[in-house]
Amino acid sequence: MAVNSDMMRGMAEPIILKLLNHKKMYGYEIIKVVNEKTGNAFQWKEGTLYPCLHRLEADGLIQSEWEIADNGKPRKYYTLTKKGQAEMAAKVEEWSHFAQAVNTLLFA
Amino acid sequence: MAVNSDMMRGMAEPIILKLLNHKKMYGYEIIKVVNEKTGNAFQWKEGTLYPCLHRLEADGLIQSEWEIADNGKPRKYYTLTKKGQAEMAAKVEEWSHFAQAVNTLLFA
DNA sequence: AATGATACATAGACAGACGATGCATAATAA
DNA sequence: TTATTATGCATCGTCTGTCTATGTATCATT
Repeated sequence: MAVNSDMMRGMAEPIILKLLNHKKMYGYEIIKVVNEKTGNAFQWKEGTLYPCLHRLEADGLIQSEWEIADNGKPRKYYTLTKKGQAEMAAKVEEWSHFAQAVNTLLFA
Repeated sequence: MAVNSDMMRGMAEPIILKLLNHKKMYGYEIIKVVNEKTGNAFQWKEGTLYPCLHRLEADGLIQSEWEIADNGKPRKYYTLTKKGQAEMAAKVEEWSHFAQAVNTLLFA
């Protein structure tokens, strides 16, 4: 049921931004949520997520702050910036166009 | 209106196989058809297509034969093999799962 | 004479996802 | 007791498909 990794290309970014637009999250949590919500069609690992998070923060689309969880473990929570919100909207729009184009070619 | 190239990753293959499943086509024709059908959301160039065609042929998913067109220009026509048909079906199925997963994350 | 369309091809650069690995702690299982 | 799993961060090197640029060649158009 796992999906080809090539198709993942360029999708981690909009997905992360969309999730963070809903609420602040920490990295490990994002991995779990993505994998769970897709019924493990996506199987993100750390090597997929963390470089992307750091890239997004470097670009000013998200920002982070450390918090200590109830279990005593430090977590790095990410929130969306204004710039990130705009980028998120643009990326979601782009996905719509892309998916429509692919569907036209594959099913029309 | 042009779509991010990153999202293209891994999609040239299923699209080409799907088109060739309908009828035999030559490279330059595929480029024109894809760009036109997507309203130029996709803007394939030679550097996108030919390496992919060669890869597919090397993998035994398509096969080629030269023909001389009415305008005198030689064209390399590609047709789908049995193996290619199976791969096409699998890839289209994979796209469906992938798109559904993304939609769940972006719109749910 | 110059440009664009047709039609093939490749070489090098780029960049994102992945696998593997690392550290550290706590809880659970054998 | 010991081993494994889960949590939570991180990075390094590999892989590979796409893009830009370039090349050849012919023909029609400007």
